[in-house]
Amino acid sequence: MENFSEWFHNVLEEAEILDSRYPIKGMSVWLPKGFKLRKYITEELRKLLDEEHDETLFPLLVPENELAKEGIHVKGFEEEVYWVTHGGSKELNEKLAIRPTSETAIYPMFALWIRSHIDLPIKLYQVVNTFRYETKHTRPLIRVREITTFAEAHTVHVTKEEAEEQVKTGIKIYSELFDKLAIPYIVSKRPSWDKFPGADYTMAFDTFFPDGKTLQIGTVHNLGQTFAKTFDIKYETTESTHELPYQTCYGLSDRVIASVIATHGDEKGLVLPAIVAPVQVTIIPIIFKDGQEEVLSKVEEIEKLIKDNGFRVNVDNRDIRPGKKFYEAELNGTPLRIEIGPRDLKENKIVLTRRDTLEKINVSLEDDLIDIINDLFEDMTKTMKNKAWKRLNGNVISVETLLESKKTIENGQIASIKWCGEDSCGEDIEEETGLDILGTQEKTSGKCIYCGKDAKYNALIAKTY
RNA sequence: GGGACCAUAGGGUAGCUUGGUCGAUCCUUUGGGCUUUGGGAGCCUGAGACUCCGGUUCAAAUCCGGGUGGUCCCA
Repeated sequence: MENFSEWFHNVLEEAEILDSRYPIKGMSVWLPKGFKLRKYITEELRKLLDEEHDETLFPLLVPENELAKEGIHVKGFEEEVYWVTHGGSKELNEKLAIRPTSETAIYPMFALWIRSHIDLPIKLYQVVNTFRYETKHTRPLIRVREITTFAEAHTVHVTKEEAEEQVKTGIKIYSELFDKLAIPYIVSKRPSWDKFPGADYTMAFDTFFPDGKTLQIGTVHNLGQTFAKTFDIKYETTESTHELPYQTCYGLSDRVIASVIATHGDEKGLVLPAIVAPVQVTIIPIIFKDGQEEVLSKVEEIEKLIKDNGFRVNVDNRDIRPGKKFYEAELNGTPLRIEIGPRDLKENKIVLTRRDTLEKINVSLEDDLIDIINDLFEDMTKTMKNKAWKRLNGNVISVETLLESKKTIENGQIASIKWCGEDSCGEDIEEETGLDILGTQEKTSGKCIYCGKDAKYNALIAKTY
């Protein structure tokens, strides 16, 4: 895959994930196959969130005065907001913003809902589309003007400690999701100039793309009391005083889907973890004029068996050559392919092919096929995960000098440096290298790579999307 | 934020320099028909394009201006 950009663009189109020819910049159409992939990914996320959050749905439009309330927040988004200014030909009294994110839609309602400490904590989420007028070059799923799959959670707590704890929970939930999807990630604390507008601090997930750039795939923000103050969210304590609660919010987007595609795909097309594959098993009958009844009845029998055990199975009955079906199944990332033909039946077996390694496995008709499929899916996800993590870990390089870090990044890798943690120093580093400090990780000792003062953290520098 | 390049069937392209030969090339795709089917089938017969708006000209896919969309580089 020497040209990732081109590969990504092609695979989205050829595997019918989405059609980016929609006549508005940065907006694409989810095609049936892509929509299913998206659906299964969001279902996995919902399962995780539903354990302690409630799903809700807030309106798309935000009145101008609400959007404008939180100064720092609005400043972070104002150049990217789409506005609704007219109803028909009549100009609206108050402009309506199309949400770029939903804090300003949700928090005025929190102010109404929260009266007492008994109402807390609140933990809810929604999966919606949001709009941002991107002026940079857009890219399907990665930088878009309509984020079609914005899964945002918002929580409110009595104590600062609880909010801190919630940040950890958010990180845990996202880690679990990425583990299921076999996506490797780095969690770091964003530098202060790169945090969510209005947040106290931002924890971020970045993954590593095949072209050597990192992609932010999730963020968890500790909002402190900033928004509570702005939106006048207060609760009554046991002592009948009124206090500001602490808030967090965290979100994922279409970029998670981009990562599943980019992380595992190969020159033949998509490679998908079985858990989210639109079709998990495709059965390809090999039909000749003679003996097709036998083959077709065996195909039907095996299809029923697999289906009854809860797998998404498809029989490719089309009147085209098998070879073409093989290529298509590979392009679509179908985890498991089963070939059934007269030759196999004579030998009392069927042939399985796993998508990740393309290894062919002969399975006797006497064996327990379902057990084998379950084991294979588990092993495939594990194999994909190991491979992806190995690539990420192998590309994080500890460096001692700025020059080395530049070389590392030019080499398509991520540099780990020691950093003092001072804003001015960090911004100088970014200025000088033209690169981004992703964020800081564990505390460290030694000297800052740039200013030479005592280093406080390990920080990561990379070329980012 | 600044700059460069690009736009021809569903996808990929030739033609553009030097306007007329274009009633537009080739591959892929695609409708119908027959023969086929263990890694992208073959034959027959059909279908499908000059990004949009304006300008120059006897004449524009080709030249000029703008819009829209795309790609890339620098900050």
